[in-house]
Amino acid sequence: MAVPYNHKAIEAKWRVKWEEKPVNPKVDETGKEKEKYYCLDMFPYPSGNGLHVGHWRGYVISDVWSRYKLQQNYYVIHPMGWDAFGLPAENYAIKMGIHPEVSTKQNVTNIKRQIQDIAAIYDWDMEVNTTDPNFYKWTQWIFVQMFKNGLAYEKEFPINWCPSCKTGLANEEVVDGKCERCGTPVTKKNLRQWMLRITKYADRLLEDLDKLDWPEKVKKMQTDWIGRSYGAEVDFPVENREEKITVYTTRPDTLHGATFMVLAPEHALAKSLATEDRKEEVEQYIFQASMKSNVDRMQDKEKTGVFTGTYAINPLNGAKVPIWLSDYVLADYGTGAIMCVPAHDDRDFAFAKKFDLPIIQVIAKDGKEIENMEEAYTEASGTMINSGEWNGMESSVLKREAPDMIEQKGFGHKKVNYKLRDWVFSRQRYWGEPIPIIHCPHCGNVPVPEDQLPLRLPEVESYQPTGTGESPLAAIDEWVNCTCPVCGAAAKRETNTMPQWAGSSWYFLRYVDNKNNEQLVSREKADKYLPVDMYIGGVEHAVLHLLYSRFYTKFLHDIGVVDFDEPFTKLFNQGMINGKNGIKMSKSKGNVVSPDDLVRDYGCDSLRMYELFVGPPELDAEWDDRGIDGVNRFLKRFWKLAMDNKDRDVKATKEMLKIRHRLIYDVTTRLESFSLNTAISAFMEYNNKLIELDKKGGIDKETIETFAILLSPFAPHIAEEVWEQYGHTETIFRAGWPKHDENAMKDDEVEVAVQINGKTRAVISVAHDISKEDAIAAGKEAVADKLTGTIVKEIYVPGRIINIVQK
RNA sequence: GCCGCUGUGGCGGAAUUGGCAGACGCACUUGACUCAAAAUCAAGCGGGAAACCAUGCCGGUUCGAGUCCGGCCAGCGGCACCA
Repeated sequence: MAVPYNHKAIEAKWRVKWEEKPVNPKVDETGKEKEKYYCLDMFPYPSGNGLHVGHWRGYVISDVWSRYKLQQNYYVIHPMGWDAFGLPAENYAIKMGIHPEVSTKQNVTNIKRQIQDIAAIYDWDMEVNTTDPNFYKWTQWIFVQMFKNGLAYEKEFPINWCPSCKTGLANEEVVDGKCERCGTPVTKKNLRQWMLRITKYADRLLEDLDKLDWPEKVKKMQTDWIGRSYGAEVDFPVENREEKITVYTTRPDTLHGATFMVLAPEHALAKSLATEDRKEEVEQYIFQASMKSNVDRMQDKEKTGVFTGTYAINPLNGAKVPIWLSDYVLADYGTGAIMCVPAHDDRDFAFAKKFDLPIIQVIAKDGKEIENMEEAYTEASGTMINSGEWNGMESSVLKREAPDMIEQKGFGHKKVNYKLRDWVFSRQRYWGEPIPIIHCPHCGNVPVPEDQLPLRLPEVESYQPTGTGESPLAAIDEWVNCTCPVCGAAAKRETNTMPQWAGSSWYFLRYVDNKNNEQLVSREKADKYLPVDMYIGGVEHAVLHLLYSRFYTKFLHDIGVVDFDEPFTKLFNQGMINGKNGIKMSKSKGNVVSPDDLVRDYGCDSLRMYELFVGPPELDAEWDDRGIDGVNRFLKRFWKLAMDNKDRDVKATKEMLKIRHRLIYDVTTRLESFSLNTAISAFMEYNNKLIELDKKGGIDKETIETFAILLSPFAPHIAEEVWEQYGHTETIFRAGWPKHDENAMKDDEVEVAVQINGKTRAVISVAHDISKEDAIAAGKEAVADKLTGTIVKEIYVPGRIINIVQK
């Protein structure tokens, strides 16, 4: 009687052996360096809650892929690190009353243990941690380079502010008007900020999406986020005044239909445009608007506004248009002022209706003027009407040509605008990289000299956020006060820190040269090992981390650090694992499933298999513990089959070869299409078939060995053990990925369904290479008693169906 | 409001891309083994007595539709006054 499957013993044994002798060498047996494949997981932030089975799944997916590449004889770069600066780590530390440095270390230890339970082929020599001074030295170095290149600048303006986290936020960190981290509604706060000029890269960030093998969904989200639009800026003179008001429009074709103009309440001219009699009302409106939060502003569907009493002149036709103020116009997009064409814009239409402003249709709908307009006609198609010299033109053509025509007439010009805003980069928090800038009264902003980096985060007694708009660092006089590196005068350090994204925007470059003290990454290593071939993580960072990383990489490319300008060639988004009824796993809901117990009870191999078997890797899945029994039973049965045949000498039959090669084919094609759940069903299906065959006298060794090799990326321990039991002294991960033999896969006889008028009436077995005529003849014979009408058509799809159409 | 994704047994999900719908697994039922249970093994498992009916709903194309086309409905996700 063979020894039963003992996952504990097998897995313990191979963890030690693999640690002693890693299975992923850089050079092959001829001593030649292997081709690289860089497969990366989005690194975790070490939260105190540890990992749940959902996090685990992402790492399993990437390890299966890595081990598959390893079997294809690549040198696989598969590192892991810690995104340990930032709000989550700091908030946890504050909650627990432990210094973030201490709690971060504890959390890293715990999560590292959990990750090691996955038995992935991570190279821990490459580990990075964003809070390590030897790492953040380079985070700061990049900031200094950006400063020197004019991409980092200071600006004071009303930024998004989270009253709970007590810090400013980037646009990307505000979701539905709420803080991305804690869900508190975001307010505005006027603060001096460090900004990164990501908008300078807007066009490249947009256009280079074409080169990426990324999910269309993510590309779309980035495209929408960048939000490029083409239009024109048009100057409207103000009646009886010197000033002009410039508006931005994407619909210059409708210029004749502009019946009023609206300025954002924050517009520079807003106050001064008010006539004497309207002054009080206007000032009150501006004040009220300034008190409204983002959320209020977004949720107010009813339009509000106030007339300034002043008129502008439509430069095209000289018409007098009233100037209004309304908070539906955004101050920080375009020019903060718009021309309003109520006939052809929903928002302008609503405003015109509310305040009884004139509506002039300038594009004919279905060839005519609409009589009682009940909604705006927003299509750019139709003939221009009521448009003077533009009458009779096609709107879509005019839309394209109008900017040039306006430019020639001299009252405006073509203009491209973006929704993307510059990146608010400073945080009023303790747990982040100090921004390496010194404010000198004589020299202005001076970067910390590069040989003085890293600028270490000082020890501090109180690291709680102050809420005043200053970081806790501002309270440490001996740190703040310094001398200017240029003139030696007394100066002060910048006390804001960087956002969590600073380290994660470039960490993937550092793994391959993580001990380099001279450079961020050596050019030689960068050229050899970068960029990332396959990047695996959740979709939640589609416009955060993934956009920032692309921006950083493009910048580092431009200053010659690396020779590529996109960090992640291929991206895979794994779905989330939810608890029962699709409820997101969270500690507060009490539905978190930890992998720890499952590893203990069923083993790493079983959990790995089950993480994949729950469903397609790109879709969300509901976790149900019970299902793990299924994969565990499969592993037990395969183990028994392998052990029962270990000492037999069975010759491979045609049937065994067929199963062997079909398994190779199925598993390989399913891996290639990332259908990991069905790859596992293939293992189960063919295992069941082999067990049936086994009852008739055993299975040949090579079929079992091939099975083990194919299984090795999924369940590495059992595969390795079977391999050793079958007499191999070298690791299974040197075996090479098997190739299928088309001929061996073929059936002699195939089952073909015989249909009459598309309904199956019989199933017959025919030779796989039977001719169409013979097949149809055989089919007719099988359903002869049902062939009562006139046959009008006969169809034969080889190996599938025969369809006889009768009337 | 706009854009995207998803709808298949009690459940998770398959379906070679237009060719026998429900692979593989969970749960369940029955049987064997056991004093008994667990484990394991064996059989069954969409509905219907059957003809047949079944892939969210209604139409269409086709010899043939879960798959393609048109129109709806529901759920999830993204964006949300970006002029």
